[in-house]
Amino acid sequence: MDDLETRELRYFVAVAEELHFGRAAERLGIAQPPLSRAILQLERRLGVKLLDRDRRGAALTGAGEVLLREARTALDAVAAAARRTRQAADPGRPLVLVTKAGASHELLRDLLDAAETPVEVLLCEVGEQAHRLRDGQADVAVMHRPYDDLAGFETQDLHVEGQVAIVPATHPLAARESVTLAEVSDVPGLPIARWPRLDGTYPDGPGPEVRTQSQLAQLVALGLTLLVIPASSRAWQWPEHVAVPVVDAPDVTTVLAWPPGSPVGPLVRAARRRFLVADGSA
Amino acid sequence: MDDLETRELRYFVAVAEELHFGRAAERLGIAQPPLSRAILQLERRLGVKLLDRDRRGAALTGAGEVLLREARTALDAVAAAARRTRQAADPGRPLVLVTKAGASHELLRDLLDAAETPVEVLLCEVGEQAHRLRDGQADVAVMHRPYDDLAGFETQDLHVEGQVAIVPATHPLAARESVTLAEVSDVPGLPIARWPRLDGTYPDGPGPEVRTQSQLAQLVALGLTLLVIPASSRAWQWPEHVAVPVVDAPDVTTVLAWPPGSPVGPLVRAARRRFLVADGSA
DNA sequence: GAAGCCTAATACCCGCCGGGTATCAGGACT
DNA sequence: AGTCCTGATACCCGGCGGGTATTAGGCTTC
Repeated sequence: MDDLETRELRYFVAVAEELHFGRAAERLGIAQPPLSRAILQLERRLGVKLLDRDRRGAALTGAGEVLLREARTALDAVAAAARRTRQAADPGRPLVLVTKAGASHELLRDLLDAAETPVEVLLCEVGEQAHRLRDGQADVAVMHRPYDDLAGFETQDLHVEGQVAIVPATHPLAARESVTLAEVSDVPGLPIARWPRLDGTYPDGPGPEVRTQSQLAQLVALGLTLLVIPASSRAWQWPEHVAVPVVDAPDVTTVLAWPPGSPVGPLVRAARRRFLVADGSA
Repeated sequence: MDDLETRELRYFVAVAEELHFGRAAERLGIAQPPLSRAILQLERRLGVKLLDRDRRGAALTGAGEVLLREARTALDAVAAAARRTRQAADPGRPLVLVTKAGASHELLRDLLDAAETPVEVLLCEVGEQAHRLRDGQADVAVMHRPYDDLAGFETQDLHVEGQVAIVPATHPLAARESVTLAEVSDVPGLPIARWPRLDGTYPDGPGPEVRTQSQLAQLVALGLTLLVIPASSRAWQWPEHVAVPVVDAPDVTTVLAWPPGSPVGPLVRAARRRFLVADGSA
């Protein structure tokens, strides 16, 4: 069985994302007819119909959705192969650590201080870290269990903490010593914000849709949404808000995560020395 | 930066494995000059020297070793994309479960009985399961923590058990109620067998080298090696041998493992019903 | 040390295939 | 019916991947 070529996968991903051959071709920098031909050839080769062509464009079949997911990870793996190979030839290069905006500055500062190796910090949006690791743009990430997808990575726990709810100071809940998840999950007028899923769509619900930490910060400042976050995320605490511990929320573990083979040995050893021995010191 | 093509990766992997352009070309079914040209082009494109050419063939550089590892996983991902897409178009297809020869028959039998969906069982050698999962040849595997590499897979624990040492009935240790790891790790004349690493080389040590379960069975039967295995692996117990519990060996967890997105929902639910509620019933 | 070999690299040609433009086909709006 | 959108087809061309023949260099061998 002849293997697929990355070109075919790139073409298919473009069409599957645009759901429109013309736009996909434009994005790829080629003309529409060769793209149509390539996709048809891909379907013939797999023996599977990937797209339902329609007068108004195209729609993914079930098999097409599978291929879209698989092709993305495969293309990430190919891109990672190129990046990591180039980097392997450059031994003096600093480690690239990726983290999301809004993570604990203190912990990151401690980590960087403890590392003897040069570390370059790359900030990205929520949910992007795993992608940066998978395609080789970063060597290691600071992530949070159970929120982030850690599948496929080796990890080193750094810190465990409870979560607090951020509520307006004027709200009845603000006076409480602690609250439960059930109590904050359905507060009238203070719905929890909804984050996009991996495919870009939003789950149903009453809360506002947010894509970025800064959008969320805005909404919290306006008192339009309620937030359950790790206790150390003080970045969100304005004078108008109160943090109330959520007793039954799962603990959040801040972890260092890296793909197998990443040259993070020195950093991980430093992290172990710094955080394993005394993790209540921060 | 233009992406790599899978053809280039396949070519490089062949050369890196053979360390000889002529043999690699033969394996690939092409002539040697185009292969040389392709590798040179790959090196130019990456801007990295991958191989040290020598009068006697070729040797991998550091960057070459990185690319070999990365290319293998990338090619697995591409192959998986093709396989899983084809399978997605065939909804009636049975799940393919891969396990290593020598795993507990009872547990597997229970699992298959509990599953309502058709399941096809594929046996393979130790260390091969992860590969089969990664390149889409199988949907789900029965593996063992901490022995098997579970990175990148979702898992469902099935069973936890201690380990026993298998020793000749005539050996002094056979009379013991229990032993410790330290006691069995350095028994004169009864060294522990050595398994190959992922790259095919063997760690140093006094024990015999083994590649397959059957080779190991042979050695155990001859009384030439000592074995520490999960207590349920009765396949190894002949009359001439005695199983002695190893008190401080880490527990072995038999787990169901599958790559994200694998259509294993029904099987996993069946496994939960069967093993989570009463896991001491086997 | 010249001959012979074994390696990988180079030279050169050819045919295929991926890309281009022009055009067609068909359904949904005018 | 005409128009406009979609994707598919027809056809041509150039580049590149593949082939054979040969070169270049180093080790063995006598």
